[in-house]
Amino acid sequence: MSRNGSVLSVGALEIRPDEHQAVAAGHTLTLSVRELELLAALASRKGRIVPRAELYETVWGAPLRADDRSVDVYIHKLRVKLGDALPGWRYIHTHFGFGYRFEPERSHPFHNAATGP
Amino acid sequence: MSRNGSVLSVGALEIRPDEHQAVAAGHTLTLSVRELELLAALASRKGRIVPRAELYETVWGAPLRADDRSVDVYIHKLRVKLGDALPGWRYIHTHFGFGYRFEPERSHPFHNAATGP
DNA sequence: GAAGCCGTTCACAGCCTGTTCACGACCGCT
DNA sequence: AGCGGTCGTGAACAGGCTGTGAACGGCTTC
Repeated sequence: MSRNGSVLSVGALEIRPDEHQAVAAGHTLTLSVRELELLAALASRKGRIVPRAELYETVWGAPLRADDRSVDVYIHKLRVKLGDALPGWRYIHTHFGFGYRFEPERSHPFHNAATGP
Repeated sequence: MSRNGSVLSVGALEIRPDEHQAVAAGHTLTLSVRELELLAALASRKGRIVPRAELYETVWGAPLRADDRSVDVYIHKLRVKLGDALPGWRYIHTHFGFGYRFEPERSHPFHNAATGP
């Protein structure tokens, strides 16, 4: 596993799960436990399409129940906070019927952002 | 069978059916379930002329009905997305009266593309 | 014990998808 | 060129998935 000092770096994001901290463009995000764990789960799978079940089992430590929307709700919370901290970038992409993919991408072509992915 | 880690590589395309993911020139495509399955069915038969019936039975899991145009419709959707992701290349070729063939080919000689097949 | 934060669950709106039509363009043949 | 059959393509539709704001109860902190 990642004994790489436990630092996940994706785009302008730097996540240190062990220190319960996530930094976006030099600014520390205010995340709850679940939010940070979900963010770490996504970031550690950067670029892959991750099924909800895998995310749920990683973060919640139990199999995903049929109609549990927790993942979706926390994805939304992360989107709001990430979009707030890094305007002009989209990090979480929905793959209909499967799950989500974590990868920095410009949200608008005409948007100019100082920091690259 | 392709127990090669379930990765289909055709031209600048890399398709991982198990992960429901297709990457074109490093960029993950946004494909629906049917689109990805059809793409995988085509890619796994690279260079062969594949009858509609075979494609339909592989993707839809049922025999093709006489006037069903689903395959054509999804071929079109794939063409749009592939042409968008890999301009200057044609991947899906029509063989009138038979079916389709999947193979990278320059769409226009004068078109310049950075990535080769 | 009041207020605040968190995680979970609901409810409803809105988007995406797969399917089917419709119509025009195209193909191969006479 | 004329014809009948194939294909390409845009659009309409119903149903299933997702996005999102809010309500609820449990805990922790003043």
